[in-house]
Amino acid sequence: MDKKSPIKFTLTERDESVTISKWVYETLRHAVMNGQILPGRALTIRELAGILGVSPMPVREALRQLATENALEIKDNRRVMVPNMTAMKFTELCEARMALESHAASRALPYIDSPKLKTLRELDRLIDAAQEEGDLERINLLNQDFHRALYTANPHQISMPLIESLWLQLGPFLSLASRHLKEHYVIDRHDEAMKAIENKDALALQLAINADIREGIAFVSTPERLHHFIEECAYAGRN
Amino acid sequence: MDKKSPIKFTLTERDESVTISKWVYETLRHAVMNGQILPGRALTIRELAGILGVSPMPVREALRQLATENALEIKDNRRVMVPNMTAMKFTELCEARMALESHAASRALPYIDSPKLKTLRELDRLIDAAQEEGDLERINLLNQDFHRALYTANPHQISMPLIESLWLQLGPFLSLASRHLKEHYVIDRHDEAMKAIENKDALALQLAINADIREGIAFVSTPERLHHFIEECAYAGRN
DNA sequence: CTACTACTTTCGTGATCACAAATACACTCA
DNA sequence: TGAGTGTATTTGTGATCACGAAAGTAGTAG
Repeated sequence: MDKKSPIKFTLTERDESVTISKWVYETLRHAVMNGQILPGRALTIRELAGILGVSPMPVREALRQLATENALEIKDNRRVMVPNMTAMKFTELCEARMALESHAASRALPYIDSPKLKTLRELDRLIDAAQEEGDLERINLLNQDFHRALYTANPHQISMPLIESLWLQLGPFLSLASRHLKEHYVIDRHDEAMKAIENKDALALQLAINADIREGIAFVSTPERLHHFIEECAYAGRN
Repeated sequence: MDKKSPIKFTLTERDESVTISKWVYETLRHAVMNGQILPGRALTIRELAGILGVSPMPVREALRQLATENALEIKDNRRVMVPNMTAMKFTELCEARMALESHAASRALPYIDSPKLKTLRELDRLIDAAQEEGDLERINLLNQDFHRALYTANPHQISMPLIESLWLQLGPFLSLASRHLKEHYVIDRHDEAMKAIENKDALALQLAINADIREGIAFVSTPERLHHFIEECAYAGRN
């Protein structure tokens, strides 16, 4: 039916107590962050509304919200799409991640008590398990949970939304890149972070977080590879 | 007519070429960032639609967008309001500003060429002029322009939206606080920043930006004053 | 004067519709 | 065969309406 490649993303059961708008927003947000919608793919309100089984209205609001957090791009034609990646943009996003996340980590450190430490340890263990099974998507989700749990330990924290905006912008590209790189495996830098947390060593924690971010993107570390994946990325958006 | 205090904010002429949605969004965004809507004030879609002379629909979208950048808060009652400030939140916002903005400044530094330097100097001069006239609102706007011009000199920059989200969250409180403090005057730290830029000294620039942010909020620097303004703030939201 | 209750009003939500702009498509002519 | 052109379709936009939930109001009982 569609000329364009069909869109597929995770559809969760909608809780009756939550508004349709919110459910649509969170569904689409999850799809973008986990790279289920390819960069360059044009999104239409009515098409998404049809897939989700709702009227165009909540979809419109969700798309606008995602555009304000730079997860989507509204072009001059009023077409909505997942933005394409460039080498410089990729660099800026990674650098911003390191600046923001190491800052958030060090400010969360004083609030890490024993139960929170236990939660982090459990997530670390689950990541190890998922890594042995080679379940890339699960590793990704758990990795997000680990970082989120760390930063949100600070009850007054306000940077999590900013960090998630960066994750949203990196998600589609990282997903596409890792899809073309089967042998890609993640080295676990969380052990260093855990040790720094236990020692209440803010500086060591910042270094560990930065190392973790750097390694998480190491598989595109060489400029040639980065360029290669960006072209793959641009090609994927064409059909 | 209204029991609540009337809402007043800057209404710009709407350009025909721009969509109503966008105009409404930018109007409300400007109002929040410059503290024209007090914290705690409940906003209703229909009321704003009446003031702006549009249907409720574009207002709905704008409010949702502003909520996703944490400029507004949608409570469980589905009521929309400007969030109240707390002492810890204020600290976190300022710390985040320093981390993000000093980072953005140093990454923009290599892109500052001679015409851009000239623009910055001109803005600096205008700020000085506005300071002599004691025009607080104008100082604020020009100060934003100065920082924005610096950070966006980097053509690949992606942190400006994140930084503006922080400005949006600080805007209403800072405006309210400075309104209750007539003798408040800003010490100009931009000279140090300009020198650092001319010398291409990234570290000095970061220090100057941090100092500028710190001084910009110095008038609530003591915990007692901060607490005092937060209570003023909470009171203002009640009527 | 205060606390509870029934009623009225107002609110946000979400679907539908009209309209203009943008796109896709088929057709024509070089 | 390929570029240009007209029409038909699809798109986003924005207004309106119906509905259930929340808030405000008035009246009553203690």
